[in-house]
Amino acid sequence: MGLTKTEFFSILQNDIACFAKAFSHPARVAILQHLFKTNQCICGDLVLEIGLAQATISQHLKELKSIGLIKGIVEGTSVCYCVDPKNWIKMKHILKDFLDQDLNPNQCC
Amino acid sequence: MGLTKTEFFSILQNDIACFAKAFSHPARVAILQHLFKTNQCICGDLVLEIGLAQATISQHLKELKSIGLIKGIVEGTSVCYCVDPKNWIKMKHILKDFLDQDLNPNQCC
DNA sequence: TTATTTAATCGTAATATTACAATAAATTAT
DNA sequence: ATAATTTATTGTAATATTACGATTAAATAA
Repeated sequence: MGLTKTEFFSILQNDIACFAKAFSHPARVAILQHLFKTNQCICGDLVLEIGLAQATISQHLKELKSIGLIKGIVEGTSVCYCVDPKNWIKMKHILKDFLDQDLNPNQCC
Repeated sequence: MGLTKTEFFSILQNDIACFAKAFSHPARVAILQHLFKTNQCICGDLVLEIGLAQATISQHLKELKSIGLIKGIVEGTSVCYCVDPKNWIKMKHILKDFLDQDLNPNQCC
């Protein structure tokens, strides 16, 4: 018990849930917003900007990276992160289709 | 430790995360998709459709309801659920603004 | 070489989530 | 009144998430 039964659902349903999970925490929302605003930044910038511990920010970055929404390259002693445009656009289309589902006017309540 | 530091973030950042969390599980995605397709349904329909236990579906419905994305009224022995159009549209606008952030062409990697 | 800087990883504690059996509650049907 | 139907709730186990201190790793600077 306690683990999601992924096999009960379609690939699309799992993809939608997976992308939504990526920004279901305000720290990851803040990281993505900051990356959009500044185009790129290093982990330390986000630690100062957000105020969580370095280990915590690093952990959130790892999650965003593993889903593919951001990428990073080593530059000297630091790592430069930015949004992965290709995957961001892919996510955008999948989530927009989900959000744009038609609302039937005759509701039960 | 272990609990999200909500106070570190703006209302908008928390709202975005909160809405994303609502459909960050494939069962809740499936419930919402089914509601859009059929306009309305009862808990038992979703149990048959999705295959999770009744208590589990009821729990997911409760979450969606508490966020405001669905509403339900008692009809006899069953409860009829449907999407709350007002809140769905509110969520749609907030999430679309987030998804539509401009991608700067010169990336670091 | 020896600091210094920066980020990742490890270990761990607290909390949250997911799932389900069992039961309760509420309504309808007999 | 009793049974049947349907959903919510309770209790609980398994797993996941969030957060951070401490440490490690890797590159640069002195």
